[in-house]
Amino acid sequence: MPNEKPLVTVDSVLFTYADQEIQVLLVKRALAPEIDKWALPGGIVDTDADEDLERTALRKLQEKTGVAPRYLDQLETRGSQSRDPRGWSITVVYTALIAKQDCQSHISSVADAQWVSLDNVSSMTLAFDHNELITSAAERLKQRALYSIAPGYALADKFTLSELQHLHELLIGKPLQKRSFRRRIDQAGLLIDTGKKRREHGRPATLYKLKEKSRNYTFLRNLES
Amino acid sequence: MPNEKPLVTVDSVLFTYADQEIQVLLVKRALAPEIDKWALPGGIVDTDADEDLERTALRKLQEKTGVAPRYLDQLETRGSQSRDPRGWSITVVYTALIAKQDCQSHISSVADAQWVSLDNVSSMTLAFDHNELITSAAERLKQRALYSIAPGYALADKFTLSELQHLHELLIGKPLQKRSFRRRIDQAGLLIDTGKKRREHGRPATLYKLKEKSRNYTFLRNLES
DNA sequence: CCAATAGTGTCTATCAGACATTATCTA
DNA sequence: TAGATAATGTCTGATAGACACTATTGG
Repeated sequence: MPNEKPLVTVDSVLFTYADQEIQVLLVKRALAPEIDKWALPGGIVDTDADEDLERTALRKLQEKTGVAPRYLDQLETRGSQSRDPRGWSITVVYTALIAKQDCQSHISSVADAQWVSLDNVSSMTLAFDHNELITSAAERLKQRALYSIAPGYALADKFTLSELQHLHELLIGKPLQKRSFRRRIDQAGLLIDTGKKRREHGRPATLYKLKEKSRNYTFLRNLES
Repeated sequence: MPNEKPLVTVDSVLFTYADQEIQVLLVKRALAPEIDKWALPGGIVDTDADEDLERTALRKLQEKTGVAPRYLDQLETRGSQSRDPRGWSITVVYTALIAKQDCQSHISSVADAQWVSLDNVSSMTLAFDHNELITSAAERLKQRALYSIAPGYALADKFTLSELQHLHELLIGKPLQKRSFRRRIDQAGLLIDTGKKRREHGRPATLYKLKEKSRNYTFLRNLES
């Protein structure tokens, strides 16, 4: 006679970059267990509606943000007897990136979702093991910052190199050499010059777009961490 | 009313290195569906016996090999409506490494398990999506060969640098510079000189052991692929 | 001695780090 | 012009690639 099947959920750690901070989207749980606690956007796999796990992740993110994230990447899967009071449970965790303005109107219209600075998340008590999941996702994203420009998907469609560098600096936790940062991106040909400039203070900055190859490109050499 | 829960299995891609080849452990399925087809060692999560997913992987590997692998690392999770004829199913896939002699006596005593050369696996029709899972695991292991010495866990406890280099060459698919390969391992201090030598032909080769730090150490620079 | 394999010396090429310098905008 | 930010010039240092060389065994 077969065992009870474990409960399967999909959770996403959705990051963005705004106000010089890395932020994570949290939602307030409406149901028991852990009701009213803040948690990652996610939920139970719907075997009728969802074709595959990525669809579950996208569906749950769309419910909260109104749109699909620009970047979605499977992080890890945790499963154990103890992580959920209901019993044996599994969560498949995705890391997602989006530009804040691409979904802000939708999020600010609901009270049960908010962006929280990554620095402040550690002082909150989230549902289940979600604190750990965010730490794990942030570590993976930091690694990506050392050898790719995937973090750029957390920026607006058009962005400046200074913005991208600052985001990487936040992730890595130390300042980077402007020359090194730009050289490697130039040489790999990862960005498209949109021809437009952003004027704020000082010399106007060129606005770039990510090439599709930027999603998976990895440099042979890491920046120093 | 809740949906039907998906079926959750754990499968492991267990690699070893022997006869100048990379080999994968396959087992013959004893039950429907896909009965009598070769498949990855794995099975359904036992929510009574298994504490967590890694335990499931270890339990299933132990059934087939008699021992725990020296290296076990979660690869990815696949889940969809279509990958198993029984309906919505999920598999959590692990990559594992072991020295062939650490488990050969147990494997050769059973008829339903065999080592197959990685080169030949692509010409076999395995159960479910297991061909794809092996390809995915081999790709990840190749990446590891470019920036770590984790593949060394597929060798015996004591091994020579030439053996380790040849294994990396097989994974990467091209010859490596002996000097480059040794330099980076020396500088990172990843190996212990056991003081013993292997005498076969020519000059005796120093036998090394992996330091524990080798498991997770990553070089800042990749070898060229 | 030769064949075979292990292990080293050393030069070059590449690319990240450091940091000074120049460029282009607004007030 | 001064202040601010963007972008470049250029030197140094670390490390992988290339490849010749030396070392140590058995026969």
